[in-house]
Amino acid sequence: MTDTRWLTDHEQRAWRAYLDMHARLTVRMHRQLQADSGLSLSDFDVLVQLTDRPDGRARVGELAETLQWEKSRLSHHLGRMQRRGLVERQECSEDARGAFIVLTEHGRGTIEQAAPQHVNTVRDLVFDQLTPEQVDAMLEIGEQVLARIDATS
Amino acid sequence: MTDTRWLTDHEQRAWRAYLDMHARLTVRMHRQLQADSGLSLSDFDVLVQLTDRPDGRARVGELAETLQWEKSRLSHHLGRMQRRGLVERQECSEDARGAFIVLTEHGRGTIEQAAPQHVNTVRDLVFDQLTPEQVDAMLEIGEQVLARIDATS
DNA sequence: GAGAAATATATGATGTGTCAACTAGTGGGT
DNA sequence: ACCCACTAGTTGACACATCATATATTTCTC
Repeated sequence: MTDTRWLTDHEQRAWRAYLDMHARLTVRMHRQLQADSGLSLSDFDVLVQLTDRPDGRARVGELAETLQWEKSRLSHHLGRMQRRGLVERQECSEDARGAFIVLTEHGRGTIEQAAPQHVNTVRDLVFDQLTPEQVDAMLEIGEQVLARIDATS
Repeated sequence: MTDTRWLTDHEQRAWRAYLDMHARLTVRMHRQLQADSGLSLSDFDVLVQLTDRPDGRARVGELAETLQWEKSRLSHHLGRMQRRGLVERQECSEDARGAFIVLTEHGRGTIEQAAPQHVNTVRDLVFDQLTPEQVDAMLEIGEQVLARIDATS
């Protein structure tokens, strides 16, 4: 408290560039996705997890785990996605408390159509702008910061 | 559309690390700020802009510009901050449509107390984990991606 | 096998962000 | 002086996130 080490000028610039980049990047990706397929980034993430499963379905808890979402957030979100016909709920015979979330035909069609355009946007805005060394740096920075977050949780 | 260049494995890992880092980082920063001072990250950003002004006040439009926020977002947010006594609205004599947003005493006190702890968190989780080269990389990546976003807006 | 503790998930209240529509005031051209 | 296009900012409806709490079911533990 008494001895705060403030950020250097250079650190501040890096920090602002990063925050700015993220903010504008997500706005762009969100708008593109929304315009092309009516999905939000969150919808997209959920649907990706479901398509990764061979049977196109998963327990709510599993989804929360792999997405690293709070359970209540996921529950609310699945409700909205269900209303829009992207997923369905199935009762779970092994554990009557739980439920399976299943990809509908409409959900599968939507994400299959959305994915290529989304990847193109990410490639255009991010990876086509970076050297291989910068991609390496991105991975390392991410992993190091994540390690610290994990270590202090 | 017909020829999507998917991400390589390495790019995917970098992308996931980045997204993951950002998500968990903001959760942590938000919780810390909230617990220590009752502010949200957004509150913090607004207050920083106001303390940067010598007279502690700014036009709504100026704030929207420097924060890069949508006007309606800012308007809603200022309403909430006003209810909590962090800022006040002053009529603008030069332009009767507009308004000044002024930092209250309470607002100034709150951010002055909050800032050091927030910086400590950022330093601990991010900059203390990175080499100077990685900080450089962070700045460059941010600037390059931002340049592309600007170029395609 | 009857509670008690733990687990899976849902719900309600509240704060926040986005979009589209709105109000009120400004300022230029005629 | 008057009209009209523009600008500053707000509002309302809705999607979304978080927190605390509730509900139903399973699983210990005795």
